[in-house]
Amino acid sequence: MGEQEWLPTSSYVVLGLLSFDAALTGYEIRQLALGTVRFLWAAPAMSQVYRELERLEAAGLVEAIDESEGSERARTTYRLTDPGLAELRRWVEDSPYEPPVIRHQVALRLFLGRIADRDKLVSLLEAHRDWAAGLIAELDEIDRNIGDDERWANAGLVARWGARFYGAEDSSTEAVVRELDERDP
Amino acid sequence: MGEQEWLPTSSYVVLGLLSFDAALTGYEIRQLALGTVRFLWAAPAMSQVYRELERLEAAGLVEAIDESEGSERARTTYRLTDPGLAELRRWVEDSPYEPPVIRHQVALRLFLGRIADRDKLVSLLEAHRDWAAGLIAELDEIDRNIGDDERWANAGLVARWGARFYGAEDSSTEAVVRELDERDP
DNA sequence: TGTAGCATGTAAGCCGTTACATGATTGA
DNA sequence: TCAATCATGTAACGGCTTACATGCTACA
Repeated sequence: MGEQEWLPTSSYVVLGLLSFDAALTGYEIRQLALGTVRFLWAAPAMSQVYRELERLEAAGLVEAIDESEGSERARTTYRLTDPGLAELRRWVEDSPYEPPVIRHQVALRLFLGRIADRDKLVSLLEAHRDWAAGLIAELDEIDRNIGDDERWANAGLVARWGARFYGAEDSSTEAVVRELDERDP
Repeated sequence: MGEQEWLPTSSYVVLGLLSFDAALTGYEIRQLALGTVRFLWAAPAMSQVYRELERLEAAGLVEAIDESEGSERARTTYRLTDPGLAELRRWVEDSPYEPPVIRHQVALRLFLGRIADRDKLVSLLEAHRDWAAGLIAELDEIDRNIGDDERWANAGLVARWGARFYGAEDSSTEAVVRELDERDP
C-alpha cells in the first residue's frame, strides 16, 4: 500500500463547486463559494481560485473553455473532466479523517480574560451573539431556498447542520455571560 | 483616531500563556498550549513559539532569562514585562471583534457527498462522533482538575464552553446520520 | 544501557491573504 | 454618464507547518 497523495483542500473546494454545475467562470466559483462553502470552510480569495484552476487544469482535472466570443471581454469557463470527478469522489470517500480546526478569537480572549475588564468581555460576547444570530438567519434562508432540488439535497443537510452548530454557539455564549454575572454581579 | 496596530494572534497566544506563570521556557509554553489553547485555537508549532518569543523580546514585551547554569544544557525562560501585560490587556479588551473561523473537513465532504457512497459518508460521520466524544471527555477532566484555583477560573469557563460546543457537534452529527438514514434506508 | 522526554533551533516551502492593476458590461 | 458588477489576473508578503538537526537529562 503506497501512500496516497492528496491535493490541498482548497483544490477540492473548487473541484467540488464545479460538480454542482456544468461550467463556471472563476468569478462564479467564488460567488458560489460565498453562498455555500463559506459556512464550513473558508471562501478562497479570487486570486486563490484562479491559481487553483490553473493547477487543476494542468493536472487534467478541469477543462477550460474560452467563451470570449469575438473581441469581447475575456471569459473562460471551467468544467469537471471525468478524472476530475473521480478524484473528487476519491477524496470525499477515502481521504483520512481530519478533525475540524477552529480559530475562535472570542473564546481565546475569554480564556485570557482574567486580566481584562469584565464589562468589555461581556460586550465582546454580545457582539458574538449578534454575529451568530445573523448567520443562523442566513442558513435558514438558504435551507428554505433549496426546497426539493435533488442536486442541493446535501447542501440542505449541511445548512441545517450549520444552523444547529451556530445555535449551540449562541446558547453557549449566553451561558458564559450568565456564569460571568453570577461570579461578580 | 489613528489606526490601531495589532500583532498576529499567535503572539497573543504566547503572551497570554505567559500571563499564567512567572517564567516559562519555549518548550513549556508549547506544553501549556497543548493542554489549553488547543481547544479554541491552534497550538503553535515549536518553531513558531521560538519565533514569537524572538519577536516579543525584540519588542520588549517579554524578557529572556538565561538559566543555563554553568555548562549545562541550554535553557532560557521568558517572563512578561509590564508593557507586555499592558499590550495583552489592550488586545483582550479592545481589539476588533473577529468571528470564529472554522475549517470543517467533515462538513465539507458531506456537502459534496452527493457523488459519494452513502456508507462511506456514514462511517466518516461516526469517526467524527468518536473524536468529539474524546474531546469532551478531555475537557470535562480539565474542568474537574481546575477546581477552585482563581487563576484558572476563566479556563474553567472556557472548558465548559468547549464541552457544550463539542457536545452540540456530537448531537448535530447524530442528527445528520438520522437524516441520511431516512433519505435512503 | 537505552529510550523517552526536555530543550533549542534552522531551512524550505506551501497556503492564502491583501494590494495593485485593468477593462468590459449593465442598468440607473 | 456614472457606479456597480463582472471578469481576470500579478506581485509581494506573512504566517505557519513539516522536516531536519542537535544534544542533554532522568529514569527504568
